[in-house]
Amino acid sequence: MRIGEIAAAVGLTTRAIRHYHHLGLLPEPARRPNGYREYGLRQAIVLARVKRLTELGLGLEEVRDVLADDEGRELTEVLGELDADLARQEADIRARRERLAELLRMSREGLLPGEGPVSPGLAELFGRFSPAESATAAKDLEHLALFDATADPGRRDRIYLALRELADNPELAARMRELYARMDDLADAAPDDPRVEPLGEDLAALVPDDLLVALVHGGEGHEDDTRTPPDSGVGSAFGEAFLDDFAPAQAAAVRQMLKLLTGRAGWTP
Amino acid sequence: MRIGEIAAAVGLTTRAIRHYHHLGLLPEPARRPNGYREYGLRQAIVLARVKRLTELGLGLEEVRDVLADDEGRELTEVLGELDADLARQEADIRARRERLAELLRMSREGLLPGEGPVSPGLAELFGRFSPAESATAAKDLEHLALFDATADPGRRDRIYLALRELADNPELAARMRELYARMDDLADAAPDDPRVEPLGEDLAALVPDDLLVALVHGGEGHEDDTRTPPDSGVGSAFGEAFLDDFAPAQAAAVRQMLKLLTGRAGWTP
DNA sequence: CTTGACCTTGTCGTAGCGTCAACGTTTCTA
DNA sequence: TAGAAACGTTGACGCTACGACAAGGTCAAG
Repeated sequence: MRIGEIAAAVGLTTRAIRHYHHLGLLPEPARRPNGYREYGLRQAIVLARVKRLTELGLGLEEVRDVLADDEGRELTEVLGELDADLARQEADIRARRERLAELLRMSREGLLPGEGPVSPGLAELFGRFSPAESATAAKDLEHLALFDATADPGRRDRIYLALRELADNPELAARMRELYARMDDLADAAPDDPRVEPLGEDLAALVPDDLLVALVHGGEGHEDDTRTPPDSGVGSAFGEAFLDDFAPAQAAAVRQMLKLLTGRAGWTP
Repeated sequence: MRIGEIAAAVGLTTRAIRHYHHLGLLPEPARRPNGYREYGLRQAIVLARVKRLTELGLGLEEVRDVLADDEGRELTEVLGELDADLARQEADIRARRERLAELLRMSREGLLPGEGPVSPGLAELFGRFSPAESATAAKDLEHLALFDATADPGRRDRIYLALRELADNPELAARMRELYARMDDLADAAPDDPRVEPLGEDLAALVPDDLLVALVHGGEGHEDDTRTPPDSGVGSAFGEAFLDDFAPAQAAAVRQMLKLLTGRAGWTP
């Protein structure tokens, strides 16, 4: 048989067979006078074995080992590893599909923010915050999304819990919307605008104690950050950059809030 | 922030971020006078989104589309495709794991032939045939394994069914072992050895009608092959090579058997 | 001044082949 | 008998999502 014939018979491509030769998986067969490779049934048998093994998911390197080893021991061992590997992959895929299912459900309900997929905890919050009615609120959601991806889960969940309580209180939620609006108004203001300081105070006043505790006592090791809702969450790793994301007057208000909050936490940065 | 800082903050490597720049996933940020890239919170937000999307399993190309498209429609669509893709992968993995479980079970029972993994149908047959007690039997099993990998499932199952009946009949099985032994004896004989012709006749006599029908009337399209148990199965695609796999006198016996069988099938090759 | 920890661009490697390219051989057909 | 179709040969690049170098420039501390 020539290479094309054996390839068709076994169900492989000629390219694959030559590749196996190259890797030493199958020795080069004898050549005809014209240089063509000449195959017999023996090679077909080996190729069929290779095919079965690769279809199971073994790498070509492992297939070579199994073929060379020539005794069932190595094979059993490799198959065991392979199964463990496949089990991991399967679990991984399932986890991703669960997240996907959730996202698709949100998408069908029209709840998926332009910002894209988020964690379940954050997804809950999205419903309660006002989406896209305030530029500051929108920015805040982005900050939350960033926080969501970077903070450690324990701290994150504690903060979400406190935030949910805040957002579930109609009175406080209304107040929050008002403060978002006042932040919006400062978009083009100067940093020494007279509205800055009272806004900072009102922002700080909105932060309940449990949220403050969650924010300050979040990580387990060292503490060198604070943050604030609205505009909560992003901080530890971002510090300066976080404030730079606001217009000057807005940043001043946030700074003012931070000062008051660190004071309340009995703290000197 | 410099690249190392934002990388650590978001949970990526610097190499990954530069890669994203290269692919146009994230625009190159402004540079400091020394050439270092300077990042702000905006980039961190985008990177966090990229990270979430890739963790879901999207390719970078798709992530780029989603980011560029900037509206939820494309995202939903891509997520749908992704889920379908993951579903396929999951089913694929599960199928492989089922086959693996079967193989591992056989392996634990010591039933796994050195020949390696096979299909369930063939695995059943392996138990009834005598393993490694005859060189011809061993060769026959290899032929079966090759047949197993190449024949179409319908034909294959019909032939297995007939073979199982044959192997389950103690009388016929004993006769088969005897014929294997007589084949073994011909390993070094000349093709005109007087034992060849009677062996061919006895081989043909062992093939029951239902097996012959399964062999001849196997494929659905055209028919141009025959094969024979013992030494059954491999044929359609291998013809000449199949006979070449035997010693000359053995090949002569098989050829004799084939002639008788084609005669019985009312047939002229 | 040196050391070490950053940053820069660029290139190679990964798994398992698909897909040209550029060329010779065999076989079928007009 | 010539030409085309269909084989074969070796060799090289492409794909994914980066990791791991190399060979250098920048910057802060000891």
